[in-house]
Amino acid sequence: MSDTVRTRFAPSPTGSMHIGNAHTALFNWLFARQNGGTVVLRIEDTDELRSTPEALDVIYGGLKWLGIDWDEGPDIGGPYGPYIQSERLSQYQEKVDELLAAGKAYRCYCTPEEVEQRREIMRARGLPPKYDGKCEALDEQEGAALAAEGRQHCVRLKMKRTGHTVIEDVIQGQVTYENHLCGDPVILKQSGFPTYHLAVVVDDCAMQITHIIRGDGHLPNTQIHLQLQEALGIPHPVYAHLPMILGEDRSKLSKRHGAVSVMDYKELGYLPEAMFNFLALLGWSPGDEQEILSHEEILQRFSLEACNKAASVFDLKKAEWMNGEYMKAMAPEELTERLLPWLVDAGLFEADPSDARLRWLVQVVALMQERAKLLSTYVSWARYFFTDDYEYDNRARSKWLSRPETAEVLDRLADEFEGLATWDVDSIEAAIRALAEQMQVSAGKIIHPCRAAATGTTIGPSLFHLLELLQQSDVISRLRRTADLTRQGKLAPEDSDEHDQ
RNA sequence: GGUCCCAUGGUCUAGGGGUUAGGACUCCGCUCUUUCAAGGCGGCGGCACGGGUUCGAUUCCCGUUGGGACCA
Repeated sequence: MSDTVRTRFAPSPTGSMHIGNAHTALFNWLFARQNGGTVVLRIEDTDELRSTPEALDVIYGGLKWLGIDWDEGPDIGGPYGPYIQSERLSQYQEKVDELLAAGKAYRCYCTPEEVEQRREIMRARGLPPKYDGKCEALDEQEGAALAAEGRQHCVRLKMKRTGHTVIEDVIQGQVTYENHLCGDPVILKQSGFPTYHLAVVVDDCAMQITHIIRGDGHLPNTQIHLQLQEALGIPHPVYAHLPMILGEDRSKLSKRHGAVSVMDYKELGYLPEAMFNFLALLGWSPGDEQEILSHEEILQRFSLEACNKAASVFDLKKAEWMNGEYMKAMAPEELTERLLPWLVDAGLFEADPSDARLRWLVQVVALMQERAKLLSTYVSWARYFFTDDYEYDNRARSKWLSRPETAEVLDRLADEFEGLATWDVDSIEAAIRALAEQMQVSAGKIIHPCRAAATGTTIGPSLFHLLELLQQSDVISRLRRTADLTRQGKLAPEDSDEHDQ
């Protein structure tokens, strides 16, 4: 045995990669990578439905998207495989036989209903509702008799009746449980499948895991795990129980809180590196005021000891802000690359653009870069760059496009634009200012209607820069088209829930 | 119900026996600008409560309350 750090991430194949699981995976990864250790991916499918290839892909995909890799796992193998629990059944059985032979576990013939019934009674009497140990006293004949009746059995671990079990947790500190309060837990179910307790302990040992980093929901289970390890005569790993991630109402994060899976965030338009950063800061802090940290910085500064004990709420607004920070900081070319699939999916851009088109797109992306918070916002905000088929929003309508005098402005501006020999920021600006002078109005009186007409909205990047990226002829026809609609009174504000005035 | 864990603004957090309790997100103002969803500036808002210990507790101890987890 070496003293190399080995951590594991052990999700169930539920078909989605919960954000809380991703958080746990991230911390396991950080700790292992920081210590030059090994990350093991193990699938815990003894409780749930057996793992399907699709469910495994969801797990792999989620981790990879976030930038978390692993050294051993079902897909790549490793010296301690198999890495799927349902393929390790014989190992659990072996350990159970060992415990049975040593008298450290016993067969229990009680049906779940009987156990529940007796538990009810204990609860009614105000006693801790633990298993009452009824079958512990059974000798071989009695057991055989019950089996002959056709009764199934499970196997229970014989817990200590006195004293206490102390967990030395890196994050939680010392946690003490009184032994007499804990009933004998089932370790092997009637079906012959191990329970979580048996499977983790056996596998963590077999896979030589040195540090168990998991959600603090498992803290109470740890007393069982420690005693199981003792019964099996195997060493205790180091434990570090991480605080949980909660929804906005401080309850366990679940579907009703909206997006809860890693891939939901991908689809919402999050950048994986922003998500990585955000998740790292939930339950951990570098200790100073820096919040935007690269993978390398996080890796350098992370420590389990600095982790919080208190659960944290997943604050979507802050995650959005952080994503925006990453988008701003990114090279426009890089951001364009990330954005391309979104635009292609939305039917706004061709999948195999020429270099020239790509260069153009980079300019469009750069114009919007400082205000977009998510990749997806480009699809709606930048639509008018890609198509003439955009909506006029209510603010644009009520402020400018529903006013008859706007039609004249638009037409005259279109005339000005038609006379331009060159189409760039300077010539566009000059034309607009010249028209303002002719009409003896402020430049804003031209600029605003123009924006409303050419983009359908009152907000966006610098108008001159934005127009430059559109075709001259296209802008002109947009202005004329809008002028006509305005004249026809077709651009009155539409009824909507949000009435802007 | 029992056990365990937790508790700094609405949220994420720094701090820690003596501080004007620091930062970030959100929100709200103001400002700049051709617009804001961007920039700049500013503001509101916090140590859950009650007892100790102490010259002094937000910080340490106990209890209460609240939340969470496990038993299920």
